[in-house]
Amino acid sequence: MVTLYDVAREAGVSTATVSRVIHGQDRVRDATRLRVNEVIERLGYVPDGAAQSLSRRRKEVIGFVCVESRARQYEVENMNLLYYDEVMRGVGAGVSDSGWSLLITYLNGENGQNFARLRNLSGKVDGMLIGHAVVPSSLLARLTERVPVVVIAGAPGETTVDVVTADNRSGSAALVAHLIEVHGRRRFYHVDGPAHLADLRERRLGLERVISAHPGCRVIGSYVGELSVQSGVEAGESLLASHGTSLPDAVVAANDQMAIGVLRALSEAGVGVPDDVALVGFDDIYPGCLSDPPLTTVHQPMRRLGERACIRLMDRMIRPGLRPRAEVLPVELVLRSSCGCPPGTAMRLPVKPVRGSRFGSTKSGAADPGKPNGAAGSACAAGPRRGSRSRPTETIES
Amino acid sequence: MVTLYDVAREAGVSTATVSRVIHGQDRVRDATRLRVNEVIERLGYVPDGAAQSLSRRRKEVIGFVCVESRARQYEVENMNLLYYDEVMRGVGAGVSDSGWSLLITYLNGENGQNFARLRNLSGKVDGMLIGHAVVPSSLLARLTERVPVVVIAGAPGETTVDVVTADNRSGSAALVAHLIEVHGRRRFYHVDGPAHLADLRERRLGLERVISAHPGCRVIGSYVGELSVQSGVEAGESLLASHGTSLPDAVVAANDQMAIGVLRALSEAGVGVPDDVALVGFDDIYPGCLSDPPLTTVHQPMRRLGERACIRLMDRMIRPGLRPRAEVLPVELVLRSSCGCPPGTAMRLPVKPVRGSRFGSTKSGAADPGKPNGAAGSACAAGPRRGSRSRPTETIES
DNA sequence: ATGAAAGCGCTAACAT
DNA sequence: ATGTTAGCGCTTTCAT
Repeated sequence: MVTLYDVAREAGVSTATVSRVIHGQDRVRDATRLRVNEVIERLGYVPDGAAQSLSRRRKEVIGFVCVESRARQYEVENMNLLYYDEVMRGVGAGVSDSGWSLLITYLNGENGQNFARLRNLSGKVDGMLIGHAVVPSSLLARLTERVPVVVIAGAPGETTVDVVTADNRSGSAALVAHLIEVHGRRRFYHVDGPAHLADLRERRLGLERVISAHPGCRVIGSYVGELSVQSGVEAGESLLASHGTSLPDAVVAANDQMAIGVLRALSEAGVGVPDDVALVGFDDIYPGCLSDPPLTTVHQPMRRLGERACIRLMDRMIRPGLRPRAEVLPVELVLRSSCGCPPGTAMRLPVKPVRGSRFGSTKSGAADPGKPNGAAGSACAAGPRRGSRSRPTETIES
Repeated sequence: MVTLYDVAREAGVSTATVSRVIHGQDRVRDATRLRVNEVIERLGYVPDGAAQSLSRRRKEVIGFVCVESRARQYEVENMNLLYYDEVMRGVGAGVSDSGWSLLITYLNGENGQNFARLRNLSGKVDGMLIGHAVVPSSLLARLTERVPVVVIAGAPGETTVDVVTADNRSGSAALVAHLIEVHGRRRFYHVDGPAHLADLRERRLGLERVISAHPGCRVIGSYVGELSVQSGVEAGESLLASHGTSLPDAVVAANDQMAIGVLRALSEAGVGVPDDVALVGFDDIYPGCLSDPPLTTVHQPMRRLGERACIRLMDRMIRPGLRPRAEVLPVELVLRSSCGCPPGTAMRLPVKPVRGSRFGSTKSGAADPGKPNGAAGSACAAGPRRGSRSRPTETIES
């Protein structure tokens, strides 16, 4: 292996000088610089990362922890795992802009060795990015003692750790407001997921707030599923069983998989979507744009989530003193036709944050929670009304 | 930061002893071990990765190089980028089994700094995994001088570097044999891609071999596209223009995107698939299973590709003497209905390697290239004939 | 503008 | 069974 010493000797200078040349520092005579560079090139010298890290007391590596999935590729159920890949791309972009590296660790769900692995990881990185719920918060706390940690897609209320997440609450609110204000829906059925999940809690809150702000609107029933297509089917069946005689006019599902399941159950029973019942999901998984009717849903900026998380982590590494903040990124309303918009509709509308959906964030656009997204609400039916400034929309599917 | 010295001092032993305890080595009295472990726990000591790497002269990190994609998520055109994520999962699994880590680098296509970045990366890892065509082979060669490199999905003929790739040739052969033997197709139209891509070369070869082994079958025309849906549409239009009066009875596309494009063009023109013209793709991207008719294609074992590449790399790092080999992994024929199989067909059949498709691999099943996949060929129509041992098939889409 | 030298935290001979 | 110590390859003061 060619070392700095080899280069120094060969070029007839000291290691300090070689180091200076490598890092493009000043105080090196041009002639010297040239000579050193020539030797570096000739010898094919590449600095040893470990030695650099040790000497600088900084590894310039950040760790990214994901959940391992042995699931079959493209299983609808696991579509949202794909989001991790997207988040990772964002992180990758953020990281490499600064010349740092990204160290990946896949954790397998149940494993008791996970903490040992994370602990160990903490000795190899300067900071870590962890997906929400990937690591129990008890372990999180212990990790935080060692290295800065930023949680991605966690609960915005978290106080002990930095969080970068999407505005689930406003997304959900926008969806419901759209159903009410544009499509005149009043009687809602809520297909919810496990109670403890932070993002679902936000979505639930968004739904409830908008409903209660609209007199005459109400939730006539709900079902707690497990986020799978199958459990969506069951939700649909349960809905038909208990409300078959007086159907709701809209179903709001906690995620796209369940919405797809509901759609199946309703179609099976001959209930028309959106004519009899409007239906919306959440997440914007790929199959949603291919269902019949295509699914109206909310899209989270996964890539930006990764980028921001990365920037936040860097920031924290520079200033460890900062107290933990949550950063809530805006989502997009994805209008297709399951909500009642005309067939062929395909637009994305930025969702403005409703009050209370952002924590610690500065310029929150704080709209009235009752009418969370006037622009988005109106855009579909017949173009923007009242000259509202809905931004130009774009088509999604290619 | 808590160091080994802190632990040693606190426990009243030498650093060597602490190191022994950490690595679970023998020759430590139980009492000592206990005491040291207690101190480690109490102080929250975690070994510094950089120092370990430097001292051991081994980083226990392998680098994975992918292409950066700024493309919109879920753009059909970029669906195969998703495969990288899948390969990466495989690599992740392989790597963590051995306690090593995975360092990711995203490269952006055109960038001239890429070599500098890779070179630099080589100072941080013990070996690298690179996707085929991600790095020009001139650079590859220079990289190989520094660290062991394994190329994923490259050309099996490569001589200077290890390659782990999928059996494109046999996959293509199986596809064509299926069209001929099961569906009686004779007149083929070939929608090819750029000539220089190694995997496409293999696919072309598979096609040609099977055709020429079947008297009466021939390629009546071809089109060289660029692997995009759009270029598939153009291929379809070109096909209609030049062969509109006497259509081929099968179209073989170099990838799924182009097959989807062809499907669009043909549908547009009122040509029925598969009744008028059978159509097959390659890659098994997700939208293929949702097209109408669903697309018959070939699936590559991306995850295993990653796992094997990883194992191969480890192997090479242990024994640098080995001369480069190619490892060709078997693919699966994915039968849906665009080939002429009945609507609702959804099965995957292992593809046995045809002669010449494997290089340096040991037990190649070397079937007659003329009838590359008897079992697969017959399975669709009415189940296996002649008691052939086609393995049990499974349904794909959930 | 350049050099000398003291670490960075750990491992692994080698010694006891 | 345990301790001593010489590196690993680089960065970075502090001299010159």
